[in-house]
Amino acid sequence: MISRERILEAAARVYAKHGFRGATTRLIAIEAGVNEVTLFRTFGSKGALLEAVLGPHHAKAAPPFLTEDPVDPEAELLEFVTLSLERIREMRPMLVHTMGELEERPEAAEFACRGRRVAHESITTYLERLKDRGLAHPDTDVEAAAVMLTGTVMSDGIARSFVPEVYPPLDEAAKRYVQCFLRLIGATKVEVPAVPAVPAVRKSRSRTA
Amino acid sequence: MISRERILEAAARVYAKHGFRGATTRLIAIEAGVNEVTLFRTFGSKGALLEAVLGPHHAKAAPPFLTEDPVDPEAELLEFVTLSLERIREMRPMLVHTMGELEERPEAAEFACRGRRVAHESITTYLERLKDRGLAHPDTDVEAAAVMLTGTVMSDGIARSFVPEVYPPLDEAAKRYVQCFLRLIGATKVEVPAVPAVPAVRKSRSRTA
DNA sequence: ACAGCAAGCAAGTAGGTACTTGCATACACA
DNA sequence: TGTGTATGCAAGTACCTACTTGCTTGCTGT
Repeated sequence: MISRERILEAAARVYAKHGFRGATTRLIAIEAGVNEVTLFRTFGSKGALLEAVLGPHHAKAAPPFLTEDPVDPEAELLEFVTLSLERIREMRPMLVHTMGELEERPEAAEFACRGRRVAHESITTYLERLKDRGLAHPDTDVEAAAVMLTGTVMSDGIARSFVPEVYPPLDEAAKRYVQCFLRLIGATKVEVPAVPAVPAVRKSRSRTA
Repeated sequence: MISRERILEAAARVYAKHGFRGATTRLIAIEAGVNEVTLFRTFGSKGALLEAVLGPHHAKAAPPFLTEDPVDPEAELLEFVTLSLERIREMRPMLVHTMGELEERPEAAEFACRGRRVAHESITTYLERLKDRGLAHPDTDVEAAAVMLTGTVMSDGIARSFVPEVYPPLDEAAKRYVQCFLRLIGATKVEVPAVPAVPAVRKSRSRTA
């Protein structure tokens, strides 16, 4: 049963490259360095194999944790966005194919959509908490704001590889999205321009820290 | 040459549903109510046919016009976002399949990416103008802001059909995204609370008008 | 030393795929 | 009336697809 693992990994690679239809058992077998028959003996059918491939990704699909006890929105959101970007980027090829083939293989919907749902829910409750604690502007449109953040992250993670020139450099992206988002929910600390010199310092700190 | 049109339309439908690999010449011929041979006689090959299908969409792919002479950001952005959402929603099935198959059919990259590039460019220059005219906060991160808007629109247009419950109702979405975006670029007019009664009215107008 | 089991190999089945060929039909225009 | 032109139909080619069968090899634990 050494082959099982190798087949699974190979199948994941091939599926990511070619999608369900394009991931032929022959290709997978070659990629795994294994006889095609072994593949059928181990998993029964191509469908079962690819289910076994997508299954474990359900767990990974869950987005990173967002505390329900927010104290430092900037830091917390930055971590959340950074990790989310990484995970989506990892899953991109599979995600894109699965989305395309969703109509024909609805059983993959769970894999394709769960992460999105969970991310939205956790960021929504997070924003509500921020509002409760006065860390976000009281009439922030939480739902729309949440969609704008997750949408941006999704768009970056998926489309950056196709049109890299429209996105901020990879190492700055998360920070800059978060800065924009903080403004959007009214959480920037720029609003106390008492002394003329001070705000500039505050501002630059809030954009880089 | 009546068939030509029917084949093209049928091919577009079948391709949108099944992608390149799944769009068999047989399916297309049946969908067009035409003999399969006619398809080859008219277009030569399956690849040529699908190129002829994606070609005309290049034009459509160009996002709606955004004035270079901004006067009313809220109205202008609302129109832009509304139209962009509509167009992406129309093109979603084709877009999703094309993105998935980009590695295998790089010739479709133009179709898949052009709209995104153009949208980003026009919204970027638009934002710069806003800043020039003092209609947006002077240290707005134009690039990141642009990505957040186009990313949100892209995400909505594509993923709403898969996970509708995370998005605002279709008829409110554009307006709410724009409101959020106006805050993000510091373009809301809520900042002049001179008389206690007035701001409430202003605020509600700026969120609904 | 032997049983059991994972795996390879060669071959085959039944169906699908893009694409071709040859011939028949029907309408259009001169 | 004839001639081109678009289309349909039946059949065929060469290849790919998922999946099966029967037999062989080699390693493992008892």
